Amino acid sequence: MERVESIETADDVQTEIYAKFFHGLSNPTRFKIIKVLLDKEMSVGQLVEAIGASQSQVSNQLACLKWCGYVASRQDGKYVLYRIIDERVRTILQLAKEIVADNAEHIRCCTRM
Amino acid sequence: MERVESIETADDVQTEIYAKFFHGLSNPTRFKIIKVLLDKEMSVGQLVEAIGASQSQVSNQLACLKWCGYVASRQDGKYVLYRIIDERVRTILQLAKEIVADNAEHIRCCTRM
DNA sequence: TCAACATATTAAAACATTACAATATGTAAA
DNA sequence: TTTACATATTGTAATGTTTTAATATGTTGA
Repeated sequence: MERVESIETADDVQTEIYAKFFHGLSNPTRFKIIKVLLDKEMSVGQLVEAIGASQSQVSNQLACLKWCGYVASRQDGKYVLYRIIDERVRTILQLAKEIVADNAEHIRCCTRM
Repeated sequence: MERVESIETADDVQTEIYAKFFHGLSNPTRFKIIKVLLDKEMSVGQLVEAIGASQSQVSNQLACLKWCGYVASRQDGKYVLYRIIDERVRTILQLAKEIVADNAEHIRCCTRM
């Protein structure tokens, strides 16, 4: 009949999932990848070109985005093409754009995170 | 007529702002604060209670959220009450909920970030 | 098969964030 | 003003993330 101190509630688990979901959008490289992929399916090489990050960086972040359900990939000859799985991400970005528009300078200057 | 290698483009600046914006939602404590504040204005003490994090933890994250334009505060007697500035955050959370619903398990297991 | 190219993986260093504990500041009531 | 309570700030240790460079794997066409 023991009880451990730190049992995670279902709510905590939910919260962690959401936090992780947003974490996907909280890194400049990942954000750029998502934004670019919203326009069209692209190979890793094209992404490297478009984003200006190193191949391993892009590849690593893609793995992360894929694992977290943002993107999917398919082999196409010697290329691997990535695409956004869920179009609703576009809506989130659009909303963020609107909100940020009123607070851009404030957010940019934030040094606490 | 020199040119520095790493001049930040306007686009990069934009990207960083968005990344930072989402960073606000990418931490469990901050996420909980925002979620709870969407229901009603609350004092720091009430938030500590509601969220189950330490006072300094909550206070610090509130400072971050305030600085980044998510919340505003007002003094009310010996309490400081915090509230969400922009209701549109609610919509973002709702959308995230829908998207995550299809990928929850996947996201939860993500170990790459 | 081998060579050439595309992508993925990995380990380690560099860097950023968070948690914690202690302390400071602010506010109100006595 | 002093006391008690509420909130903010700060330094530091603990953690987590990102970058980099090196290497591995996979694919195609010669």
